[in-house]
Amino acid sequence: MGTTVEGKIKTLQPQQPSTLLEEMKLLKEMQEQSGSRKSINSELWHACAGPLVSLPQLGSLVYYFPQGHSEQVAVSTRRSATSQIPNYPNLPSQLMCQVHNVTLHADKETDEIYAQMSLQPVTSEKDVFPVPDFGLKPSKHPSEFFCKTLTASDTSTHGGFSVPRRAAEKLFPPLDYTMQPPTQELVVRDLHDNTWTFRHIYRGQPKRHLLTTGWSLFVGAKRLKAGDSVLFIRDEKSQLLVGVRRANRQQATLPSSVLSADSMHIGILAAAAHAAANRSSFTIFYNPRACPSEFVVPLAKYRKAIYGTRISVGMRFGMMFETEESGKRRDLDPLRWPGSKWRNLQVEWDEPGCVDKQNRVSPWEIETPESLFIFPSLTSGLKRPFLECMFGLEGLLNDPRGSGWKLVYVDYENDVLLVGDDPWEEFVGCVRCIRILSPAEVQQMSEEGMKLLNSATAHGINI
Amino acid sequence: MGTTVEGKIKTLQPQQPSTLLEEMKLLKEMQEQSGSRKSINSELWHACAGPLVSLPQLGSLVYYFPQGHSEQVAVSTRRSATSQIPNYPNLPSQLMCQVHNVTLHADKETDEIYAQMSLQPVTSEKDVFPVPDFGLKPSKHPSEFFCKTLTASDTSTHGGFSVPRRAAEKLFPPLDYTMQPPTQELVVRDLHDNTWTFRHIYRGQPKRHLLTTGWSLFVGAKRLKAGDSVLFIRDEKSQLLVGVRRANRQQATLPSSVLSADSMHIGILAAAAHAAANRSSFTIFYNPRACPSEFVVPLAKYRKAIYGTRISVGMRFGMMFETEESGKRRDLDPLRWPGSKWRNLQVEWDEPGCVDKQNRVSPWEIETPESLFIFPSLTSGLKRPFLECMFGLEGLLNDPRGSGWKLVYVDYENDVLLVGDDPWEEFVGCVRCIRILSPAEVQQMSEEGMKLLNSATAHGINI
DNA sequence: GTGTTGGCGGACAGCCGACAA
DNA sequence: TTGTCGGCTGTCCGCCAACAC
Repeated sequence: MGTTVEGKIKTLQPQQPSTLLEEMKLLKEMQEQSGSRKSINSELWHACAGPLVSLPQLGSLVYYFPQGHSEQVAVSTRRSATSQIPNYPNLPSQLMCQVHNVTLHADKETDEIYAQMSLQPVTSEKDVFPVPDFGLKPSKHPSEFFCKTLTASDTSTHGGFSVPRRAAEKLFPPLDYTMQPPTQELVVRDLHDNTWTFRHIYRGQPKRHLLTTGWSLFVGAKRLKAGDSVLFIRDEKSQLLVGVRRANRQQATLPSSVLSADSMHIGILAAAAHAAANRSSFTIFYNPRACPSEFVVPLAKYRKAIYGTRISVGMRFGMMFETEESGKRRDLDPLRWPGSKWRNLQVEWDEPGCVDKQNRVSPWEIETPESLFIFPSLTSGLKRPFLECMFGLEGLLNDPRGSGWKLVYVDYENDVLLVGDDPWEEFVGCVRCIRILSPAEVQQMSEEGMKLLNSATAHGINI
Repeated sequence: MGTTVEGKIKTLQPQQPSTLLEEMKLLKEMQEQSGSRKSINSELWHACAGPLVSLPQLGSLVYYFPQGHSEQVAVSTRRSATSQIPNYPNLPSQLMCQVHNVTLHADKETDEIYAQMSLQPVTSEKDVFPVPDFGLKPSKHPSEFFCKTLTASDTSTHGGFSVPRRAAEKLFPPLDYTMQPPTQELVVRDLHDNTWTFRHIYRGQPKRHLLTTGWSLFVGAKRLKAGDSVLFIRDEKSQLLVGVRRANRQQATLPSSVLSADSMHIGILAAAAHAAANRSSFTIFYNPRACPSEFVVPLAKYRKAIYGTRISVGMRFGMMFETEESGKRRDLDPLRWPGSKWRNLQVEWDEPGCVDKQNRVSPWEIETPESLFIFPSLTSGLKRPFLECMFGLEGLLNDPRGSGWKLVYVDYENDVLLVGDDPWEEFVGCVRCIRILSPAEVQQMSEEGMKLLNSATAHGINI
């Protein structure tokens, strides 16, 4: 207690007056600590975020979309922007920025992950101030990973947690099977660097891996319910870490009582407009799991979508998303944002179960076969490149059973995309699907895409 | 489930497409419900807020202080406004508004009370649109009321709640003392209209009133700790209601991950500036228990303070506050707000324990003897007028023991101000104190105040 | 008059293999 | 291979009066 900042503040109080400078130093220190005492483990953060989430590199260029930022606020406050929002004529629908700071966070109460970014508006790429990367690696997803959706038995007070066999064998330290029964103590850390101790035992008839003592404490503290997921990873130091993914139905944060939704929407626009006009940076929060769409888009990704893909009425495409996404109709306000590319594509979904999804998407959210074949780096966040899946997919597309396209799933355990029927029941809870064109169309568009690529490079567009 | 809005939305989903109009109607209905399903009981809300909190009347005129609003955000985000905030040259430090809407709320998780107000900027009093009051009474504090700070025993899992004798006799239905032991079932409702059932028993040696079965559920659900307070009231329909006041140490809401603090501060200023320029209304939240100072000040109160009180360097005054207030130094930014009356008085506290309190206050926050004698309506929110206390105080001020002034306490149980040493140990936890001038000064300033009042009315100021 | 403690009975948290999908 | 169940046991929740201040 004596060495904490709170302690210092407390002991300072009787010495009145302290200099303003001292007080400010302490306040700053306290503020930094209150956000997150220790820096968040990046691998665990990304494991919780899921393989489809990636963050822009420090120093890289992005487009910031105020509309998308506003959507994020609309989702968490459950209040869309009203007509009471002033116009900011000098704020474009997309603002080119350099990323000056990215910090990872997790909510103390819910473990919900989010990122804070500082964005510096720039007029052109020449405007970019070189930022040393301090040897920072691109955000990568952990290879030693498993994720399980909790059953009623896992969360009941009646017992412990049933560990899938392959998960226990891949991640946990090997048990001494000469013991009767084989038992060990697992010590794992969460996003807040809290330690949790679980008794890991291999018993029962038939034998299975279980977490018993300590498990119910964890379930209670994290308020886990059946349907939520837990995930374990081993990080670079091969330390065991544990994370949580809430079921989608659980709305993230309730409407805050701090600021009216209108003021929040206004705050977003005014902050961006002011930063753009003054060449100063502004700060945003990005909640990947609450946010309907990424609103800070890497420049490269944007250009590939806009210049590298020919989009025409009636064409079919694929899009990655998690199941049970709670997309709602949102205000696009074409008068406020003339010519905006944010959700400028009106789309129609094939599957009847998809009626609650967005019926408008942005060009960089969709996947056409040409973009997949030509630009495999789009999916570089995944352990095995998307391209590899596409090769496998080609054969399946000729499957005489199908109508010419197939569903593609994300296997969270191995962090790869899978084609066809879901091979493991256990992963149904966290599946994403993509619609693909017919084989003939694939062939045709691949050729067209290649032409577009040549055309783009000929025009000096640096993809 | 079938009659809830969620149910309607769910059953609507398969019927694709529904008209946009229908969807919007349902969304609006859902939004209204998500805020608060039933309207909050006003008496209970005010009981939780405490006797010093009052809200402006519907249709009345107020001054809105953007600085104060910003302070509220600074407290709940633990981030003060930085220099990255744009200037709004057309936004004055105080904005005259008509109150168009006041709704009471309580946080679903913490029961923290707050109010939402819609403010319509006006240029002068003649600009005011008459608002029917729908027979709304001014916010009054309940007369049948008691409040107890929870002990370690009250919150432990080892037992129940020990009810102070007078409280049980005044509020609870009378027990049948022929029973052995006398027992009854109490059914009470909280701010969210949830019902709680407590077994009320009179037993033990010596006999005392206890709440047993059902109590621990309540403590667990509300996450009460020793030091927090519970309060019971009987409303107009003599229904028993229960409320909660958290100990001050528990910070209200953690910094939200939705919006950066900077954007919030900007949002406040931009929303008010836009409303003022466009003659449109804007919406704010007011958290009386988190907020360091009221930032929506009734016009009458403001004028009494500014025109009715002569303030001079070195004068002494009183001020009401709750103990253990966690005031911190805040950014006043005289450059941004030239001539602002928000916290324009630099003050010094007598008691050494007060070092952490504000060292700047606004004129309408302080109580001088003249304001108390001349404008007793200032304290009309209290059951017995402040004036009555002042008469009692006069005698005590001559108490030869003292240094010429006395502490004045708020007795939460009887909702009155008390003078001198705290008469009941039990209320020490929720005491507020006032410093008063010496008897000679009281006499002198009272005469001066009378002159000021005459002068003010002579100048046509309508107090 | 009420906060805390020790005593005690019963509810349920939590460990186990059986069994079935 | 693993989700759920019935059986069993130990812990601690929660009701009680005694006692202290």
